[in-house]
Amino acid sequence: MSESHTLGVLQLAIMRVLWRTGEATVAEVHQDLEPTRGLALTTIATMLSKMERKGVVAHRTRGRQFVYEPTVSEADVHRSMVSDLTERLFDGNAAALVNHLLTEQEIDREELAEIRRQIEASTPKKVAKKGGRR
Amino acid sequence: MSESHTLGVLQLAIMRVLWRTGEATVAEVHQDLEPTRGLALTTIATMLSKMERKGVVAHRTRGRQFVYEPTVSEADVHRSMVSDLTERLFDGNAAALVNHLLTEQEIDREELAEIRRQIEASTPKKVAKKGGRR
DNA sequence: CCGGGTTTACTACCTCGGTAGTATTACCGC
DNA sequence: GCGGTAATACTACCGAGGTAGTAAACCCGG
Repeated sequence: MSESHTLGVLQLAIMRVLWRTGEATVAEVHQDLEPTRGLALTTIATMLSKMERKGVVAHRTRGRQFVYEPTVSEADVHRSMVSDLTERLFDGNAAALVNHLLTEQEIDREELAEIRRQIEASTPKKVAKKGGRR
Repeated sequence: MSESHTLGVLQLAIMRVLWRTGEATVAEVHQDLEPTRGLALTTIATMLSKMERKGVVAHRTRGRQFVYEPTVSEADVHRSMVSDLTERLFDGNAAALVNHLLTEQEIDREELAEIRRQIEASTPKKVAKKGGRR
């Protein structure tokens, strides 16, 4: 569980296809990504097997082709990668990350407003819900 | 500038020493990191030259030794790496990252309170909509 | 003046992400 | 049955981070 699923750029692109479609063959993933990234079909195939070894996707056979599906959720990956960075840069302190975002990063007022809204929403005056986190 | 200074774990550890001390010899960096990470002196030396090629540190000579100093600030590196991740995972939307932190990541109330404080601090109270500022 | 220690230079490996060519296999239509 | 094609398997490379051994240079104390 949560084996620190840190993915590269291409891996993320592939995962996004799988997350969106549920499952897909190599050719389908390729069709999806080729227009924007111009990759060879074998590149996708190679990457998918590497990702399978890594444990983030699994495949079954349908006729002659492999049908891949994700074995980790997008939220899992986000969690892994965000906490990885938070660990690396801010000693695990998420507040420090937010602080950095607020003070050091250029955030347009659009986003700032959005953030403020979220903070308010997630401030239940009384934090008690800590049950179903797996 | 801001050539996307993405650093690895060891590189960050080394940078932290340099940021803290202003400058340091290979031996000094080694002394600092060795106890916790148990690395060979040559590992530090090798890494430092790789980092120099990469442009994040520079050295001058003092007697027989190299004195290294950082050429990028901690804030620069944080900016690079945070926006890199924000780009990769949230399509560049910082608010989405905060949202993730708030909803998906386990944040203890300590940090949450801290975050709320920061938000309030960075909320100019009045900039409601078209204030005309900036 | 010489040997040993200090310091950097060079070289080597390993892993991973990324990229792709080539080989092999298996099926499908004729 | 055979050829061609579609699909995967295998192999190869590159760059970067990480790790370190060995070589070479050089300085210092006896």
